[in-house]
Amino acid sequence: MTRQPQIDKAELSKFYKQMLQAYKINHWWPADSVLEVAVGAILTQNTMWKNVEKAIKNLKSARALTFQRLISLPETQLAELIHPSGYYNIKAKRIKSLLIFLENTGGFQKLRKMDLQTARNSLLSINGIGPETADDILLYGLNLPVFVIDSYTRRILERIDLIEGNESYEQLRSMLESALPKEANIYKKYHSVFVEHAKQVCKKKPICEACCLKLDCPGFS
DNA sequence: TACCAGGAGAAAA
DNA sequence: TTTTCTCATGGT
Repeated sequence: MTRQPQIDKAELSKFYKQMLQAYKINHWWPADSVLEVAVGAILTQNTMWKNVEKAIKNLKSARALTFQRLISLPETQLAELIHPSGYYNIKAKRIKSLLIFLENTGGFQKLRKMDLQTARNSLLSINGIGPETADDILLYGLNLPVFVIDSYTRRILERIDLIEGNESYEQLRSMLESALPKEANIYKKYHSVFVEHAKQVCKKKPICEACCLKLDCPGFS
């Protein structure tokens, strides 16, 4: 039997505390409803959040960010509204797939009542909803304890030497969830820290000295 | 001008 | 089973 890789809990906690001192961490996922989280999660696939904001603004201006309005909106019109987020045709299809799923299965309320694994598998069965998008919806939309692994999280964990970098999505999720108390709010806080830190430092490989990410870097002491 | 961003799925190897 | 390609706008 192969042993699951683990994250050094002490180093993870140390990093988290340092980041809390370094940055003002916000709640981070700005949305007025579960539906808005879910739509935003699809729109942000491989896309900068600034462009997602433009698309969300268009949807709100058109008063289209409600379940009934969105599901009755023709796909071409939806694509037009979300145009600034890029991949607008494919994302319009994905949003429609999600809406049809919700309509057929009883909506987010029904999803919330399922056990976590069943809810996650249900979301993953929707075309266009992969692990990260499903986990965004579960954690930020439904407040369920699932750690979201995005490219920010992976990049930062790799840079501070807490992971190898070749772990699968599910491996990383399991590693983080095992290292932390199983609470949605804690997962959100840690995730926010990864996102904030990733936004502050350069993406160069190897990292330039000016944005050394090591825990013992004088810049963070 | 070229490259990249808070992915996912289909097609090709 | 693993790798590569496609979807696309907007910022740097």
